[in-house]
Amino acid sequence: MHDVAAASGISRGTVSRVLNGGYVSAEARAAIEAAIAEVGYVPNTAARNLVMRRSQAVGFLALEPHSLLLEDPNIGAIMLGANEVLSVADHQMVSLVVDSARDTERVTRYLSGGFVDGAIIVSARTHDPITRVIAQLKLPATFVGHPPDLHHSIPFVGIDNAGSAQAITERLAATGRRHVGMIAAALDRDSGADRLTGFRAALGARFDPRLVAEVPLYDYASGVKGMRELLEREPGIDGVFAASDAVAAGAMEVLRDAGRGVPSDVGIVGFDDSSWATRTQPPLSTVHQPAREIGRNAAELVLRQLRDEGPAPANVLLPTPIVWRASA
Amino acid sequence: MHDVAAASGISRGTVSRVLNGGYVSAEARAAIEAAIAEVGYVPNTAARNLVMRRSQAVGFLALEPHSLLLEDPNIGAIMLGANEVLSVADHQMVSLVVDSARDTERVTRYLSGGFVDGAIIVSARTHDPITRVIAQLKLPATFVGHPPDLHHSIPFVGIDNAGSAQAITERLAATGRRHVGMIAAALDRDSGADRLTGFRAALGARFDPRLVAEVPLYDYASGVKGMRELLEREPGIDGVFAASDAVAAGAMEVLRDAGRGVPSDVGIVGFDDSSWATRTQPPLSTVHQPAREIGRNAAELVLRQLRDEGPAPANVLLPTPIVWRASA
DNA sequence: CGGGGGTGTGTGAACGTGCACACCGTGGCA
DNA sequence: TGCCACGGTGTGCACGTTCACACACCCCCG
Repeated sequence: MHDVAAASGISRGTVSRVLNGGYVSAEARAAIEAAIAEVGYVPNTAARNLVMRRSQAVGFLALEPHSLLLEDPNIGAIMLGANEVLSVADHQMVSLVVDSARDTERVTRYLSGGFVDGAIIVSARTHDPITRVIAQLKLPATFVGHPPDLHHSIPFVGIDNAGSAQAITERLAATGRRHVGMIAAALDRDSGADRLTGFRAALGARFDPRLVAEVPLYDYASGVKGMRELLEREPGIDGVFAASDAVAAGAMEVLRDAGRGVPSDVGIVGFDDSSWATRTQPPLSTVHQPAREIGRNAAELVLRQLRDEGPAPANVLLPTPIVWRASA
Repeated sequence: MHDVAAASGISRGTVSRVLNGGYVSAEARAAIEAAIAEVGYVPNTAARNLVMRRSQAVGFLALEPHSLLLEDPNIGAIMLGANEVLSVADHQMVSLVVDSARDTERVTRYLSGGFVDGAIIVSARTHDPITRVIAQLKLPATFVGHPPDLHHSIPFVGIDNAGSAQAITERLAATGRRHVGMIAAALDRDSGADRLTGFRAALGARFDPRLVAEVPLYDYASGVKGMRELLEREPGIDGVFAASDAVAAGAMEVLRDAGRGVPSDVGIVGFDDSSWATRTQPPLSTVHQPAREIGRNAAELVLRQLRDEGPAPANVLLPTPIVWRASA
C-alpha cells in the first residue's frame, strides 16, 4: 500500500479510502487505481485482520472426521449449505479436519489465533477439548446435530430425532405389520439414542425389546449385522425401522439373500434420505434430513452472533418430512 | 504479550523468547509462564503471520464442489492423506469450497491475502481463474488428479489412468470374454478420456466402438443408463469395464434385473476401489486408487516448495494395483 | 467579511508479534 | 589488567493495514 501511495504520489490514507470507501476525488481515485495496477498490489488481508480484529472467516469443524468425512452422506450437503449463506454475507468458510491429538492442538491454536471470527461444529462431544476452548474464547459458534448439554452459551441446530423416528415408525406400523423391529445404531450419540426413544414411543405397549438389534455405526455393514440378528431372533419379523439409510441398505441385502420380499414380506424404512435411499431396490421410505438447510441455519446462527443481534440466539429444530417410497 | 510482560515485570522480548526458544533464565521463564496463565494469554497468530510473512497454513481447494463433495468417494480420503503429512509438518490444512462466482472471487482474495502459504488443488481446469491467480501469485501449489497442460510451474500428483485401464481390461479379457464393452464416463475430463484410451489399447484389434457407452458422470445413475445401452446394442455382451465403481454398481443392478449372472454371464470390473466395491454383490474387481497416498504426496510436494528444496519438484504418478475380487 | 459545514487529503498512532541490535555482567585467558 | 565470548535481557523497528484527527479548501449564508 505504501508503494501504491508512492507511485501515485498520494498518501496511504487516501489509498485506504479508495479501497474501503470514503471521500475521494475522481482524479485521485484514477491515479491510485492506475498505481495499483502498475505495482500489482494485492491487499494483505492478514494485516487488515490485525487492525480490524476480525477475519471475515468462519471455521467449519467436523469432529470424528474419519467416519464423517468418508461415510456420512450429509456432511457435504451441510458444508455446502453453510457456505451458501456465509458466501452471501461475504464470509470465507474454512473447513478444518481434526483427526488426531496433534490436530486438536493445532486447530485450537488456529481458532484462538484470530484466523476465524466464528465456528460451526459438527457432532462435537461435550467433553471435547476444542469445544472447551471455543467456549472459553467466547468465539461465536453453533453446534450441528447434537444438542450438547453443557455450554448453554452455544446454540445448536438439529432435527427432532425422537419425533421423526416416532412418526415414521407409526406409519410403518400402520401398514399392518405385526412384528416391527429396529436396527438401532450409534446409541452412544444423542441422535442414535433419540431414534430408539421415538421408535419405542410409537409402538407403546406393542414394543418388544427383543426386536431391537443394537449396532455400533450408521453404516451398511452394521445394517447387515443387525438384520441377521433380528431374523434369527424373530423369523416372523415383518417391519424394520433402520436407524439410517445405509443401515437399511445393508438390511435389505440380508433380506434379499434370505428370500424375503420387500415390502411384501417385510416393510422397511430408513433415516436420512441420503443417496442410498434411491439406490436401493425398491427405493426406500425414509425420514428426510434437510442437510443443506441445517448448514444454512448453522451459518445463520453464527452470523447473527457476529452481528451481535440481541442476546444468545435460540436453538433451531428443523422439520423432517417423511418421504414415502416403495420399501414400506 | 504486552500484558504478560507487564504482569511479570519482564520485557516483551523475553516473553517472545520463552515462546519461541532462545536464551532465557529459569526464573524469568517461570515468572513469565505464571503471568501467561494469570493473564490467560493466547498468542495472536494473525500478528505473527504479518511479521513472519507466512501462516503455517495450506489451502485445500476442491473445484467442481457439487459433484466432488457430495459424490466423489475419494475426496475425503485425499483430504485425510494431505492433512496427515501437513499435520506432521505442523501446518494447518484449510479446505475451501468454491461453489459460485462469488466464491471464486472471495477465495481469490483469501489466497492472496496471506492466509495460506500454499495450496492443493483438486480437479482444476486450466482455464480456471483461481488457477491463474495462484500461478500469478507464485503461491506454492500442487494439482491433484488432472495434469493441467498449462502452468508448468505447478506440479501435479495423479495416477496413470490409461495404463491402469489397459491393465484391468487385459485381465478381464483374459478370463475368456468375447464381447468386452465399456461404460465410459466423464470424457470431458482427462481421467475419463484416458480410461477409454487404455481400454482401447488393451483390446487392440478386438476393439469395437459399438460396445462403448458414453455417459456424463462417474455415478450410479450413469452406470444404469450405460448398461442398458450396452445390453440393447449387444445382448451377447459378456464383459464390462465400468469407468468407476459407482458406475459398475449401477450396471450390476441392470444386469441383475435382466437376469444376467455376475460373473457367470457377464464379468464386470470397475475403477477406484471405493466403498462401492465391497458393497456390490458379488464384490467388485477394480483398480485401487490410492486416494490417501495421493493426498499425502500432494501435501509433500507443497511442503517441498515451501522449504524451497531445489528447483520445481517433479510430478508424481502413483501405482494403482488391481484388486481382484469376485465380479470378474 | 467572517464563520460554519461539507469535501478531500495527509499524518501519526495503533494492532500484536518477531527480530536485529545494543547492552550488561561474568568468567576465562593471555 | 584488558579483551573477548557468552548467557541473558531490554528496546526500537518493521510487517500492512485502519482509523481518528488535523488540516486545507471551497461554497454558502448571515
